[in-house]
Amino acid sequence: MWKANLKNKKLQFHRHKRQSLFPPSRSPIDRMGSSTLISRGKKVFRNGQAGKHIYRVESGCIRTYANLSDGRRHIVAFYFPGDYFGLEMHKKHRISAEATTPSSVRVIDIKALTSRAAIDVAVAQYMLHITNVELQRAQNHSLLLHNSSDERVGNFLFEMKKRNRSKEVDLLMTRQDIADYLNLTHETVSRAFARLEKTSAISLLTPWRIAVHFRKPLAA
Amino acid sequence: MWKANLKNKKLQFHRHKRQSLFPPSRSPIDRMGSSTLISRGKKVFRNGQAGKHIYRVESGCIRTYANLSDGRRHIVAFYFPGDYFGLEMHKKHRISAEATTPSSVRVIDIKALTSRAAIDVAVAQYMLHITNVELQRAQNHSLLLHNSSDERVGNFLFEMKKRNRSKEVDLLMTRQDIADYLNLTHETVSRAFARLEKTSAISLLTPWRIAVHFRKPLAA
DNA sequence: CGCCGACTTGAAACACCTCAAATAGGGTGG
DNA sequence: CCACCCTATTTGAGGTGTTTCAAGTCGGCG
Repeated sequence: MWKANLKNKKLQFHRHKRQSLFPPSRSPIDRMGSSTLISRGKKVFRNGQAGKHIYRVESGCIRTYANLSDGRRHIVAFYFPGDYFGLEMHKKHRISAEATTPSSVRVIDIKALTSRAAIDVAVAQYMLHITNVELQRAQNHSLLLHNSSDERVGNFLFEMKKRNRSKEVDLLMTRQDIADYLNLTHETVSRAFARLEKTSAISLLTPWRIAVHFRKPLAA
Repeated sequence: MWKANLKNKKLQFHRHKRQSLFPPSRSPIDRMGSSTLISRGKKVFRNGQAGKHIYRVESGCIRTYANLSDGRRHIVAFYFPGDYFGLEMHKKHRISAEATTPSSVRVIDIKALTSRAAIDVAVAQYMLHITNVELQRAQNHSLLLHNSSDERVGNFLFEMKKRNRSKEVDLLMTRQDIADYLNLTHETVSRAFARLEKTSAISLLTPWRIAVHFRKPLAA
């Protein structure tokens, strides 16, 4: 049935050329730094290089993650256009950042930022604001991990939907990425998609284009 | 064997009268607000009352938690003397805070704090700092949830040990509290204690006084 | 002294993982 | 443009860790 959809040119799309359509919103530090293009799978920063910059997504999708000693990978967060990331790097957190899809990222020097914050209250308040947003995101992530596999996947998709303001979601990451974010295996994620579709909670237009039908977080 | 210890008056203690011994460290907002006593199980704040204050533990232990619709409880964090909490309340997070043991808490008005931050850079920086600390805490919590039950419990105890700077830890919370924090059942937590003791990773001097023998986080 | 809450331990059930195999599309080189 | 390979996804069968249900112990407190 997916093949059938592909024959319809309007539904066809290229897996790794998708980009989010939503323009980043204004901020007091909107124009600081300079932007770079990152191709799929390439690193924005790595373990060691801590705390010299913060980053802002202009287009695409960035994942931050930690590699565990047993080979597993823990995805800390996904970032989309307008989101700031790299805030937690001040400490030695062994976190790296990569593009899940071709992306554009603005790199902002921390030193320049803090010196501006020292003289401009609006900048200081804005830094506090984006850190608070990140805190909310982290707490939501913990909450997500307390549910069943179906609820984790469903609520993850719901979150994606909210960020898109659209009923349909273009997933910019793989099942494995989602699995590493939700602490599941990619097989379990795939099965959760199947079960959610069976109960009409979602529709898989293609494996990466999902219609999310529910309007409230699942259960919990 | 626990009974034997109880006969030794020096080891005896009362479950709900313990307090952490470590004095809070200095901060630019050390003396703001006024302090209140909270007895065991009593609320510091509730769901609805959002964003008017932040709080600082002076003694005891505070848990913040969310009640899920299916009756489960998710503990977001434990706070000890010197820790600030309630930072995430600006948004509508359905979180409450209770004392796990008799505690003393300093209540600070957010309005007063932000107006001081607007004129005093040190205060603004300090607010950013404590929010960042909270962000680290939240990310560590997510990381914790990606491990096996033994690793979750072991690393939880390790964290308690680090905060105490002492090899022995007085747990100020119940097994159920720990379970709700680690997304396990209290039975699983209890069994994890038993397994960790069997492998000599810890010793249960009493059910609430634990000697933690390892010096690095477990596995992962 | 006896109840109640917290902890522990056992046995069976279940959710998710592991291992395995099949399908399909995207990208590459001829 | 086609053949091929590689990656991503899906689905199945069996194994494992955690949960669930149940019972029993211990200490604190009225």
